[in-house]
Amino acid sequence: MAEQGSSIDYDFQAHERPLFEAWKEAGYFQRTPGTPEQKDHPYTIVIPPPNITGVLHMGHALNDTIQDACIRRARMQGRPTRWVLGTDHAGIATQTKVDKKLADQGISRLDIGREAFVEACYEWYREYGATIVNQISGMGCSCDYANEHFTLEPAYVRAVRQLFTDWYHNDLVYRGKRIVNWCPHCTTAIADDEAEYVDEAGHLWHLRYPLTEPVDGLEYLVVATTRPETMLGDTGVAVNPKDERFAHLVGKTVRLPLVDREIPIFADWHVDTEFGTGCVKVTPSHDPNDWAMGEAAGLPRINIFDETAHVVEGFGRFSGMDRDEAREAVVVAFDELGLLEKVEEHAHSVMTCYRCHTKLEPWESEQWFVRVDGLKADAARVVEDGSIQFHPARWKQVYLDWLGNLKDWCISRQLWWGHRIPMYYCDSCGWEDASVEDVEVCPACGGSVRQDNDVLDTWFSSQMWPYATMGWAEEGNDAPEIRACYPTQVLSTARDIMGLWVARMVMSSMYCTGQIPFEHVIIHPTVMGADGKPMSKSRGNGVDPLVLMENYGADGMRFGLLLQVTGAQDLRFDENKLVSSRNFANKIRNAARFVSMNLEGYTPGEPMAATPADRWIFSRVAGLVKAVDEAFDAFEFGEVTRLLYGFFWNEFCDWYIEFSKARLSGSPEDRLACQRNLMFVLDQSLRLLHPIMPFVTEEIYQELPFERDSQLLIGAAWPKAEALAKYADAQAERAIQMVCDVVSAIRSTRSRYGISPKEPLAVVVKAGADDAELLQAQRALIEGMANTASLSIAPDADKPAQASVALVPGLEVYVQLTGLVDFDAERARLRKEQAKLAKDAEKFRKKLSNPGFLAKAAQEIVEKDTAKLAELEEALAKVEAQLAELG
RNA sequence: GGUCGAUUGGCGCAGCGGGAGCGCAACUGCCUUACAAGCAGUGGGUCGGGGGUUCAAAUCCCUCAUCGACCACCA
Repeated sequence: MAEQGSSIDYDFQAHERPLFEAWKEAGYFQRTPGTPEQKDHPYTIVIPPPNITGVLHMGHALNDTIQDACIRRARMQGRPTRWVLGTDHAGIATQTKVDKKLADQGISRLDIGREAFVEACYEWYREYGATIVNQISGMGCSCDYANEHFTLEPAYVRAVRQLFTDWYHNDLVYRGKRIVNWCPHCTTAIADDEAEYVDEAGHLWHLRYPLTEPVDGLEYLVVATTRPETMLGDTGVAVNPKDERFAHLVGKTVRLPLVDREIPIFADWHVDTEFGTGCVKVTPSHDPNDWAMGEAAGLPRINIFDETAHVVEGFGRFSGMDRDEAREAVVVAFDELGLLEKVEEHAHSVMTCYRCHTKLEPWESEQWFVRVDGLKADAARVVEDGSIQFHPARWKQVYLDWLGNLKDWCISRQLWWGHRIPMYYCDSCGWEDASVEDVEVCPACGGSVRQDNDVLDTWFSSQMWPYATMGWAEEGNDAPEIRACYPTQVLSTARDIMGLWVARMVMSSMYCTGQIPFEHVIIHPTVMGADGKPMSKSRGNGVDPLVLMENYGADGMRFGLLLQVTGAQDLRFDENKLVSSRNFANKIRNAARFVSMNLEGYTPGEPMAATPADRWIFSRVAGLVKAVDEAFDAFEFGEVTRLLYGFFWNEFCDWYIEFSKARLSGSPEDRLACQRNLMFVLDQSLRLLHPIMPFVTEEIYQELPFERDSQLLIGAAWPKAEALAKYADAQAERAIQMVCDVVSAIRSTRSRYGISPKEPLAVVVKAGADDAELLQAQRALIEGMANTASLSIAPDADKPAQASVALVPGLEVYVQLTGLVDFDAERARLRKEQAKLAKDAEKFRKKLSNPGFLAKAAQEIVEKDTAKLAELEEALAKVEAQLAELG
């Protein structure tokens, strides 16, 4: 290989970029044709479209690695694959960014008007929309870059209008006056599940509300509130119907201070008798609970705030104040009137805008809603019956619970950037309708019409992502790609948008296509900082994937991330794993270099199981492929990476390559067999590793003379477990296991006595007849790996004088150490071993003398444990004999 | 308040009914020409506490504790 693999300043990008271009040129990113046998099993993934405001973060890095691993394996399995790429216009997020950008130039969106602002947003999209896509390509993701989508592209807009119009005509969307979460900064409604709760150390103010007529000498009621300013809009006071303290007051009225309004005292079950004073001031226009109580009690609604949360006209000196000023003024006024009973500290949580973190105001306004009752049954059914499967499976319940609690969805946003609601109104005759096409004149009276000013919640368009990117807008369910490749196979995402996005995709897909949108939902762990807390700028525990790729290569980052994927909900980011992974990539590079340096005289051909070592490694490969397939099919990515790492490093490199060194300078026939076998195992390994480490594996594939079924590894066939099953060989595994054990025992002895590996040692191995025969055949391996001066293996071997003894299962290894043995150290070591063996043997003896165990345990377990005990007792006897000999 | 997770060697995590594993860190010795981003070797845990089921529990059940996520409520 050309590169010096050990270079500390390895330039990953320089190696990765050309490979990416080669894949792209070769057309692997578009839907691949698939092999004949797999042609009917297309494999499609739609990428969760990143926001155009974003740069690649750790969540994307992990998520996109998972998807690429899936799609690359499927591609290698010969399935027609496509990974649909695109970005999301991200309504409120982008509008906020563009607002800020304009503000920095001293421009207000209100000055330039809607059209110019939307144009500024598109400009933003053109400028920033590409950056994250570039970053995804830098990770090596094999998305369909030639068919990139955008949630505001013309066809997508049409799809969204189609769905809104259908739902409107089927009474699944409606307009209503409701209390919604309003962001006074963004001046828009926010969906319930977009709100973020933040804990706040607030106060509980106890206010006296004078009774209109004193009752039994009682002059006033005390209400407790965290939001005294809203008292301006109070239209009632509620008590619990079972609360005897106030039962006699129900039906009476209080005279609301400051605004001098007479309001009723009524009973409602919402009221908690334990909390505060048991009396609740009711402000239907500014609290969702109060709204519900007001509805039930028929209370009037008084809206005291404008859209920026300033007190509206009609409230005297309070008018024009913002909510914080109003709060202070109201409290002062109560105090001055002697109506402020007390103020308590009170921790509570407040809803904030997930974009700008301004406190949200429950505010009454006219909005559009989706009637979810008609949609959620199908969405629940397809998960209940297993048509859609979650991984890990426990997320199924989370999904179903979310659906179960679902309330009507507020979809209108008072923004400019987004899908404008396709509702048209005629002010002259009152006609109104939803329409896919623009409407210019009123079909009823011929007058002019206007379109609704609001845009749709971003999730309204995101929910259509799987099919709106496949031609649904143009041809509906007859679109060729939908007919051939829908539903998709895998959706991989983070748990926090399970309801927001995943459930809604299912609902809308069931409605629009009559099909599920995907078969498998992978909920990957959330990437937390090294401190276990969510990554954030303020906490300073964030990590930038772009920097990680520079330091560890895309392969190192990908492998290192997948190593950390388990069934847990979080993943505490451990950069050490990336170090290991980068080192692993280097190990692969070096192993390949070793093979390539020893290819002189190599001719291609089938692998040749010439020796037990060959049969052993083939048997291990067969087992590996099976295990990797199982882990992949279960989406257990941590397991996949661990299997590959362990096999390649600890079996292939540590043993097989070492075994092969002597053989490569042996007979020409065996040298050739060894070369072919090295190439075979390396080839299989590269294929298995490619979905996770696409770059190193492809690079090596290009540099070595593999017998290729595809010019590029990206298109090579995935190893087939069934075809490899013929290599399973228990006897070879046993033989090589013994070789490894004996070699390790000798090395251990060396190390213990500080004997250099260069010093040849005389070794005697005592083994049972069968094992002795197996080992005898492999003596060359032991001699080569352990540097023996002499090696004798026999069932009746005698222990040489002055030798150290090492026990390995079934064998005794004597290393002759004339003049070197420290008998005290040897005794100490043997005593320690004796104690351990005695303890273990005792455990098994106890187990095997338990009648219950013998009667009830599976026969094979009893047999296994019996053999184990015999082995332990034998070893113990040997150790004790050694000790006796040492005196 | 409800639901779901987590608790295993110094750190990060696997294992999830039959003798406690991995990576990193630590310690010892090696520049053995594939690899010092490496090689060889060593030490280190009664699997959060308590109870139960079972012949057998890190693994299943109950309970407590601590940490965390989500949902609901917070006048």
